[in-house]
Amino acid sequence: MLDVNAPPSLKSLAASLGLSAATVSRVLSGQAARYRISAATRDRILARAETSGLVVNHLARSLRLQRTLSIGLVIPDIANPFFALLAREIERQARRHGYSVIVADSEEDPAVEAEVLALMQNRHVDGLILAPVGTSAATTLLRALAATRPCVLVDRLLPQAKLAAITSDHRHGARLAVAHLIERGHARIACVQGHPGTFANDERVAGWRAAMRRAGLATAGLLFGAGYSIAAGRDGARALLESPAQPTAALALGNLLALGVLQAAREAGRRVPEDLSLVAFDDQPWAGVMTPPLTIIDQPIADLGREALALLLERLGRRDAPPRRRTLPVRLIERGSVHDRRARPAASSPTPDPTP
Amino acid sequence: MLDVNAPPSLKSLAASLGLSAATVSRVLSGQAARYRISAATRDRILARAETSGLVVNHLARSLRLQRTLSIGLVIPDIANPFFALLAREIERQARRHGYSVIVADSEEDPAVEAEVLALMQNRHVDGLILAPVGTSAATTLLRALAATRPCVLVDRLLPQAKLAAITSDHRHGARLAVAHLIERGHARIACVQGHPGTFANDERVAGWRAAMRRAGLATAGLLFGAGYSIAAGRDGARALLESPAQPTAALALGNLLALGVLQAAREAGRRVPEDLSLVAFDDQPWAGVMTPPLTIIDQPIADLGREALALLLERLGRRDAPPRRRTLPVRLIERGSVHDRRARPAASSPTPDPTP
DNA sequence: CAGCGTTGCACAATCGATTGCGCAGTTCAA
DNA sequence: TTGAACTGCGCAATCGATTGTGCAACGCTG
Repeated sequence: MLDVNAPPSLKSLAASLGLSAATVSRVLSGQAARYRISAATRDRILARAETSGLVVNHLARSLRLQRTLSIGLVIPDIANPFFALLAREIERQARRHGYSVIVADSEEDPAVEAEVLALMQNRHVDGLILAPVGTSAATTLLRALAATRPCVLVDRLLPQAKLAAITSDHRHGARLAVAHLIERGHARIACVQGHPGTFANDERVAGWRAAMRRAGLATAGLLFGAGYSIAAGRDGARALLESPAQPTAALALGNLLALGVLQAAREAGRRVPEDLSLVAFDDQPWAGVMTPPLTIIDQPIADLGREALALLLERLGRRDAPPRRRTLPVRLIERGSVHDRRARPAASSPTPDPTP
Repeated sequence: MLDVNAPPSLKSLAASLGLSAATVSRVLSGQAARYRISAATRDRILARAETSGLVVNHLARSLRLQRTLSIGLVIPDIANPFFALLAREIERQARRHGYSVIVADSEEDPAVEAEVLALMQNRHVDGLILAPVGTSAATTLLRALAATRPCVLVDRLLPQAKLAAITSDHRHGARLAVAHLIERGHARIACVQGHPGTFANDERVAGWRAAMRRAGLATAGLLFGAGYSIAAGRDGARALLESPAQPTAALALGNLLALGVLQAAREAGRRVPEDLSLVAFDDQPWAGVMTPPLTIIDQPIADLGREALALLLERLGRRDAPPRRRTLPVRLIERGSVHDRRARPAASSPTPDPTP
């Protein structure tokens, strides 16, 4: 009747040792001393647990302890390289700390987000890391979630919610990019945005506007695009290339958008960077291998992931810990997609071009 | 004492209705008729469940039913675009079917793989989708897992294990690529491989060898590389470019490898495709935007994911279902990274040609 | 009105681990 | 010899849902 191959449970091990499950449980959780279990019994249990490859039933444990040692990760698109990298780091860190990760893709859709948030609640995750879709949608559900367990926002803030959050300095990133372009003689600097209404996007747009205004440059008619896909980038860039404002440079607020811009430029027969300079957000393996290699505003993605998990663990440890916010610095990686208009109006060679 | 905000459980709802939890459970699971619950009681319960937003405790349910409605996904690198896309599709499909997904990254390391497989077992996933690291490692653990729940391999086979599996036709893909190159006058066709010992890689190498042999071409000294990273591709390509065999074309067995090859070629001052033609595996958004646009052997990644889940669900439904294997077709996407040596020995210019 | 069938639902065991409480058994001092 | 103090561990409740069994109460027939 007894399946010798069945993974031994705490219960069965106790029975085979002629002890109660209670005693075994206490020994395994290091409470032996506190409950005055004799050293002999303790060692007997420990030894047997070792040799039999005992695994305690995690479900039963979770039910009793009201903690599942799992966290939820809700992101808008797993296949987006940014979120893929983020997910990898979060999963690795979580595993190091004994947590498993349930991921769900909100598909950049508030309705789906609501659905997966409900799923997370249902699955009793101990904590949640979320890159929210909107700035205000689904907050009732999120509020309910956050009321019972720690939640950490990543990459995107929800201004109205008092949640821990970790983002990179999107606004400063845009300023860096604009400054870089202005220094090189650009004045008509367009912006190809991603998903309006999401924090990261709006911050970057705001940074772009602010930097332009401070330099006395106009932004009217220079904002294009809607969505983070290549197609959206291409469409935005087409409009940009035909716009009366005749931009000489563009900020692409996402790595896929940059690809779309390149595509559109190529189709229109414009050269990058000579006819259109480009600074894109988020470095990717391929960014440096493109022709031209892309000048990038780089976020420390792995750091974002690591910090998000750290913030979550902090609040998982002490439930009363205040929801902290951290902003991580970004940097500009200069490569070859920005043309220096000061030296040469628009001619000579591109690629290996470390400006004389 | 009673927290009005607490999510109503089956138990509390039963109490508030003056009924037993048993009755509520039966009504909610549609067993009302089978247990002769009166229509009045049934409707009363249903109505209350509706208005109170009842959520049954998933942990308790899982403990009792021995099913968690969750599946495990173990892949070697979430950030690899191929696996990211695969993960996205699997998660979406799983969600449609009421399953949540626990992902873990095996980091292309057998030891980590063993660790995360243990984690999956511990978390009582109902089924597992796995892209194994080696061809033989960790099989004891996997065997134990597979003994109690369905497992489906994806992208990579484990020849010795009798598991359901879904892969694309790697071997044929390599043959397609070689044929394409031979047709265009190439004879010294190198291969930059990924992680030797993994199924996909070895199949592709085998396909390359077979196609070369069939055409009467040698492969000796034409195999380079080890690992799926850009750096590995660059290192492999450097060796390739300096090799006495003087290849005119290369197969890159992974998308990141192709980037490495491009980088190495650029560093060495070789033009792609004039000096070195390139066919790479796995299409990616950026592949068509590169200079030159990459000619690609494309796997239907989303289909792989969908099929993997379908295979798993099939075996989740009927535990006695035989472990089936499916192979999905690949196709060649012709773009601009292959030079036709028949027409022009090696001169003239193709696309916008940066090198002076 | 006894006896039987039917209806409608509750009891209690179960899934495994956790934990407060307390019971036997031993030791030692008074 | 008795009670206190201590040692070593088990009992049983608990987490919440599921499910086989069974008990009342009702209606009906003879």
